[in-house]
Amino acid sequence: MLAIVAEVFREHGYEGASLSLIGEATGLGKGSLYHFFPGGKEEMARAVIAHIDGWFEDNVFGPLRDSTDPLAGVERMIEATDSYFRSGRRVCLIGAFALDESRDLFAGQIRSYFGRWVTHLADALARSGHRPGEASELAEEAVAAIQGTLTLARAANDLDVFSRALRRLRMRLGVPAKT
Amino acid sequence: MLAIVAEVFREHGYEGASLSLIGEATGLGKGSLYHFFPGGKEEMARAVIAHIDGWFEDNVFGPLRDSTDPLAGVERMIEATDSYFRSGRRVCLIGAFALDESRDLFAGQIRSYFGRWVTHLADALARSGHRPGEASELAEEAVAAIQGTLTLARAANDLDVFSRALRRLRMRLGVPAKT
DNA sequence: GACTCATTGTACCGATCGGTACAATCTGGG
DNA sequence: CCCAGATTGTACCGATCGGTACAATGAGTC
Repeated sequence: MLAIVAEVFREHGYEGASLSLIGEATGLGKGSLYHFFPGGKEEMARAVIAHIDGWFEDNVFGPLRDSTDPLAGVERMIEATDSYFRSGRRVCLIGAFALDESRDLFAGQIRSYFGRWVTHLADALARSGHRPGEASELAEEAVAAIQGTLTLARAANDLDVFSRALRRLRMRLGVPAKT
Repeated sequence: MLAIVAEVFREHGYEGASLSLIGEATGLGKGSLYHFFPGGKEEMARAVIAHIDGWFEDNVFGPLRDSTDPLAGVERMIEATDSYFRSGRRVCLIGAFALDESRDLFAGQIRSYFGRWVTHLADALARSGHRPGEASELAEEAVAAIQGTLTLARAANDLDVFSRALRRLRMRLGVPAKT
């Protein structure tokens, strides 16, 4: 349900995702939509962001934080990223929201999401032996690389762009290449 | 004029940039807007993309292509990028268009813009001594880094994110650090 | 001054926007 | 079976959307 709404926002952006599109995609009328989300479109978007945030908490930030082998956590992050973004076919909704005016509405959630991604990754890299400052920079570079690659992959309509980027990412972060 | 319209699209996205917003920003009524752009909003966006593309052709792709010292061309690209994106305060309109549904309308222009950026940078890097395959990968990585950093900088609302990324970029591409 | 043609403001169009109201319907607990 | 509360479809709201029509005005040109 939230996943379907997320897909509509992902495809059309916050402004472009009209209630009729959302209703059509979910099979729900406005009555139901406003029953579950009395706050309307903004509340839907907020719930969708929270849902995505939860997924990343479980599948990305968690492993980064909890893996005893920090590099194994990084590898799990990369695999989760690859599967979530469908090797570049999918776009990062939160990244897209960060770019346009909807940023102002969701600034807190957006900042928190990217902030935690970078700090958890930096922590893992520091535990894997990088100097703290270097770990921070590497983490920031890695998250930016993923976001930028999503843009590039969409622009070029080329799936290889994304897999190449993940390969470079493993190299830069010191994760053994996948066999 | 085109610059003002560009700013509206940049701030609000393609869907969010209404004709009334554009009219307000430019001081032009619908009469004038449709006089100059009979094709309406789509033609405006197309013209804006072409305008930006021209700016990059002159200030980024050109130096990359024509500088006798390829690394000097790369340095000019980095400086032009920093000034164009106002150190991360501004967002890449073409990158934003690549993410949402407006991508379909402008797919050709978007692909061409990013394609030329990557290939011209790859050429310069190859001329500066990198092996061709490595140069391609580096170029792709660099353009993605810039795009992703714009997202991250917007999300964090932190200017330092962008300057750090440019510093790393100089290092990765072998350009002497700015003094 | 008269003619031309580019430019502009304004009124208007049907469609759709996000949101509200509310009656009808479903559904499980007593 | 009945009732309360959750759920739903539908009609409707004012506002705004992108776009059109057109008359008024502007600025040269001869």
